[in-house]
Amino acid sequence: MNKTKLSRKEKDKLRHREEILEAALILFSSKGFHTVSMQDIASESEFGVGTLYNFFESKEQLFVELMKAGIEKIGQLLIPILDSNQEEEGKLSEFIRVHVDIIENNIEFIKLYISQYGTTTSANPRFKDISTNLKTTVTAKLESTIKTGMQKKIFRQVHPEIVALSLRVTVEAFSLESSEHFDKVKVKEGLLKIENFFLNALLKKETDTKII
Amino acid sequence: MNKTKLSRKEKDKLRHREEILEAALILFSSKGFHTVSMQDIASESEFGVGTLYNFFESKEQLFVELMKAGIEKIGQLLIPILDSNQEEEGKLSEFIRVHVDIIENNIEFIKLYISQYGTTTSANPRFKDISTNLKTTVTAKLESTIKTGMQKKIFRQVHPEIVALSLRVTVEAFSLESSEHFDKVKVKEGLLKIENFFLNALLKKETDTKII
DNA sequence: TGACATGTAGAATATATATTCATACTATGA
DNA sequence: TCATAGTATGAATATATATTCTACATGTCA
Repeated sequence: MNKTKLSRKEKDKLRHREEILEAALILFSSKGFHTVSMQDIASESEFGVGTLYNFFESKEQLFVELMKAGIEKIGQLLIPILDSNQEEEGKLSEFIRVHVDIIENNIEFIKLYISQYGTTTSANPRFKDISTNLKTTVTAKLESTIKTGMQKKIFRQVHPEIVALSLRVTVEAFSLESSEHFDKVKVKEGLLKIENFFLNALLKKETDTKII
Repeated sequence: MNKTKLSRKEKDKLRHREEILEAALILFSSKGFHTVSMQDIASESEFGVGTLYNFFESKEQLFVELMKAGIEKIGQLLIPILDSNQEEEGKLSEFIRVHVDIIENNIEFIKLYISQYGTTTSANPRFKDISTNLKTTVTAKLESTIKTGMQKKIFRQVHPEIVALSLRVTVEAFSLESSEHFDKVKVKEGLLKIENFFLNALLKKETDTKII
């Protein structure tokens, strides 16, 4: 339907929308949903308040868009890895390592995503679904990866649901921590250590992924 | 100075204070700081709004008291374990197991503590200190426990800071999950699985803490 | 009993801020 | 050059709610 068929006006409008979202992301991630006013977002994005309402029907809607976009982006990196065909060890390894890029490219969003979890979910059930969904999906896929690895006798006998939960939240916590003072080298190191710990815990043989 | 030297009035006042805190805890933990009004808390606790201000100088102050009290309570259970003299394996084991009681006795608070982390910290730096403090302390003590265990050759060579982080956030995530639909038996089981996973990952010999 | 202290109440106040809307701007094409 | 459509604007509106303050209730003690 639309192959590069965008008039300048249309492109402008789209860009403006992005600018507003970006400003909102920065503000929300550093000060939280309730502490940021539409006026703040308007100033930061250099539009009038009224203009914001030409793009988003409400403050809440704007926030939801932000969450959706970010989760979508991260999901598109994580899900394919866990759905891929490689062996289980490789999946987990790649799952962990890809977080370097995720963190690097989504610093602001990570702060928002993880830090706003509580507030928003409790304040408004609608948020909960969006937010919870990816976490649940990822945990489930991790769990089934681990199960398969166990069946193939690659992994030891563990409790897959626990290891899956643990792996997800560990990477999550590490990501949040890293997003506060991002340093690519340190993030890589840290993620390798996480990989090292979990794979050693899972694999039958001691696979010493070079302790740095 | 005061050994059971409390007049009825004083006891009443203290009880009223507790009642207000309890009402506030329930509301804050289910709806979040900004979504709960002083009017709500007044209604729930069956006092007038004005009365609340005789106990707490502001809504924020009330919230801080709540956090402080809860963190204090949990810290008093966790810290002594990590500071005790038993061997490292026992410390970690007890650290994990004690969470049955922690969860059981602090369901509402756990929701508040973990879920409100983001909002409150970003909205107000003052909250951050209170909230972050225990987490940091616990992680540090876990880390040093693991280090010691490594030096004593009880534990394998791991990256203590990673395992400490992972253990803390795993137990935390599990606690939050459990606080939503508390079932003592399941919580015990889950925590044993967590213990099992981490100790197997750490201990040189395979200590199979009876897989249930 | 009556006056005082202590605690309670909730209407009134002050303020913040999400949302609306009438107006103004700007590019386009006739 | 002018008319039009699509945008942008921000003052005005509506609403919510934290906080204050004066009046009220209740138990205490002289």
